[in-house]
Amino acid sequence: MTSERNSKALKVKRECGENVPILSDSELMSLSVRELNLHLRGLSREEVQKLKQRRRTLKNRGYAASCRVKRVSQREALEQQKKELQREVERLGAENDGMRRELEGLGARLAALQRFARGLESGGGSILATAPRLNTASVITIVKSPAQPQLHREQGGS
Amino acid sequence: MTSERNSKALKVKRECGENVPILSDSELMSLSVRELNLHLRGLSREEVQKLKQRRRTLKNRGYAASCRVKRVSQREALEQQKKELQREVERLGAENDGMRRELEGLGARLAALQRFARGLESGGGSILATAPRLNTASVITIVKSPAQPQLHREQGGS
DNA sequence: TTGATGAGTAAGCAT
DNA sequence: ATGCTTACTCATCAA
Repeated sequence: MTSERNSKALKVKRECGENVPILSDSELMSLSVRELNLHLRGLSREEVQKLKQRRRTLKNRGYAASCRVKRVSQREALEQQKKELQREVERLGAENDGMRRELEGLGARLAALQRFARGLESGGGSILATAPRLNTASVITIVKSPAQPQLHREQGGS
Repeated sequence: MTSERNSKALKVKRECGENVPILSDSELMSLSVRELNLHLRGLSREEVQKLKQRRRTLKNRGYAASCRVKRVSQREALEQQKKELQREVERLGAENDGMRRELEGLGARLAALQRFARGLESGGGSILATAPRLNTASVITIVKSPAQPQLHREQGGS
């Protein structure tokens, strides 16, 4: 039926019974129009039309192929980008967890400082009388904490 | 050429010159084999083969269509997932920046405490004599800082 | 005219 | 036999 002039990239080759095409598929496909015309000398109108149509078909075959290749590479590019984003999410998540832990640690340290501050406040004792209860490497410091108005005390004039 | 039995979804309809197909395309396509056989009674081998081939072709048409639909929806799914991951990256990045700023703030507070601690250490003065130099809402606290061995001082027994 | 793409067809693979 | 996928062809649109 449709297989009179097929060459489906499988069962190739022309019948070649009457007319010798002179031009192979790849030749016909890659020739410029000018070059093609040189090969068209002394051919009937019909022959010329047939040859031009074959040329168009061959080119279409190539267009279809590159269309498929493009489709595949676009899909692969998308998948690649997705993988990279997943890695990025993972990296940021880990960094996030690390910082969250750091914040917890610092928060605990500051909380301890504030407990001590409240102790000082109520007891009013010397710092050396209270500090020794902490076991090691204690740092006694002072911090500006404008976010804690409940701790206001007239201990600093300013 | 190829257009003897085409129906390319554009120029539809059968020639219907000699044989009435009895079965429409959609009928032929959706019938089960058993049901199909009932309609095949009293047809020549050739007629049967032609009918079966038409059935196969119609089904192939449907398969090709669903293949394309699937391809498109998979691409859209990928793009959707990519967008979600991009949003996630943005969210995590913002959260990250926020925490980084929090860490800087807490770090500054602790650094101030440590400067004060060093002042206490060298001056040895009462805390009330030193603290007033900070302007507002000051919190006097103590913190265990095992990571700062250079501040060791025998102020805490234990 | 050239290139790209949607849809239909047949071939081939897998179930 | 059925369903899916690929390669090819054609129609059609855009540049």
